[in-house]
Amino acid sequence: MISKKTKYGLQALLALARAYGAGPVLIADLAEEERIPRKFQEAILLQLKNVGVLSSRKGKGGGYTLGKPPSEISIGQIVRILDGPLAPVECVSVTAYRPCTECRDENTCGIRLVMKDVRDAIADILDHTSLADMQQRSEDAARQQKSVVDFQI
Amino acid sequence: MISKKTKYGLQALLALARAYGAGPVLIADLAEEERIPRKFQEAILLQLKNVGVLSSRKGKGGGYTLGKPPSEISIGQIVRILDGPLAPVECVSVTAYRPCTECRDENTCGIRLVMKDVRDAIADILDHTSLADMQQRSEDAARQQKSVVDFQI
DNA sequence: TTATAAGTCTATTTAGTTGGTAGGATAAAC
DNA sequence: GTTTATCCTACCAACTAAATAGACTTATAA
Repeated sequence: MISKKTKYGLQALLALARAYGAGPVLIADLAEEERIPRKFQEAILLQLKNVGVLSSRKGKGGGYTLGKPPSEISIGQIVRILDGPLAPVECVSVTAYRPCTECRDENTCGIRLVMKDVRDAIADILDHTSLADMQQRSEDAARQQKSVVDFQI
Repeated sequence: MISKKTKYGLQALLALARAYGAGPVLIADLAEEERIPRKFQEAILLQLKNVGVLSSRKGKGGGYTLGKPPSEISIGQIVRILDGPLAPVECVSVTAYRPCTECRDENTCGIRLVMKDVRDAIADILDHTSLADMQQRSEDAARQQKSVVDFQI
C-alpha cells in the first residue's frame, strides 16, 4: 500500500499538470481543490521542490509550478521520493539495494527470485508512465464515460 | 515493502515444503535453521495454522506440517494473510475494496487507473506462483550456479 | 498415570512510522 | 515597510511492526 502522502502528492502534481503553463498555483488553492489537509500538503510540496520536481516563488503572485513538463515526470520517480523504493524486498531493489540478512545464498533464494519479478513488473509500469500519460488516461476514461451517457440519452 | 513477518512466513513455508511428506517439523528447528526469532516465528505459524494453510500436532512427535501440497499454496494467498491486500491503493483492491475518500470520480481517476494496472501485475505473478514453483526456481538457480562453477574448474 | 515435549494464548514492551499541526523565519512584490 | 506568500523547525497523537515473556493446554510415550 502506498502512503497517503504519496497519494496526496500525486493528486497535487496532477492538478499542477493541468495548470502547467498558466502560472503558479497557491498551496491553499491546491489543498482546497484536492481536499488535502493544508499543512500536510505544504510539507509534501516542499519535499518535491527540494528534489527539483517542483519549483516555487514566494510572495505576491507566487506559488508552485512543475519544474519540468508533465511528460518528463514519471510516476515511479514520485513514488520513490515520497514512499521509498518500489521493490517489495530490499535485496531486489535497484535504487536501494541491501543484502538479505537471513538467507544463505541470495542467488538461489526462491523468495528473492519471485520478488524480483514483482519489482520489475511494478517498475516497468510506474517508470514508463508520466504525469502526462496519467492525465491522458483520465481524459480518455472521461470521454468514454460521457459517450456512454450520451448514448443513453 | 513486505513486512518481516511475511518474509519469515515464506521462509518457514519453504522449509516446510522441503520437508513435505517427511513428518512434522518443530518450531524450534525451523526457527534455528531459518534464523528467525523463535517466539515471532511461533506467532506466524499459529496464524497460518488458524487459516488452514498449516496443520500441527502437539506433544511428543508433534510439530508443523503443510496443510496441503506445496503446489496448492500460492504466494499471493500467503502475502494477503500475513501482509494484507496486494493492491497499492484500497480503491483497486479485489479482496479489500474500499472507495476513495478524496477523488471526485473513481472511474476517471488517473491515479486509480495506473494503480489498477500495478495491482493486476502483482496479483498476476503472486497468484500464479505456488510454493512448489518457488522451490523449483530456487533449485534451477542452484543447478545453474553449480554448472558455472564446474565449468570454471 | 505421570512426566514431558510440544503447541496455544494473552499481554507487554520498544521503536519506528504515519498523518497531521503550530508558529515563526524568510523572501518577493507592491 | 507592509502584505502575501513559501520555508523551516519542531512537535504531537495514533498506530503498526517486531519482538519477548510467561503461564496454559494438550497429546503422547514410557
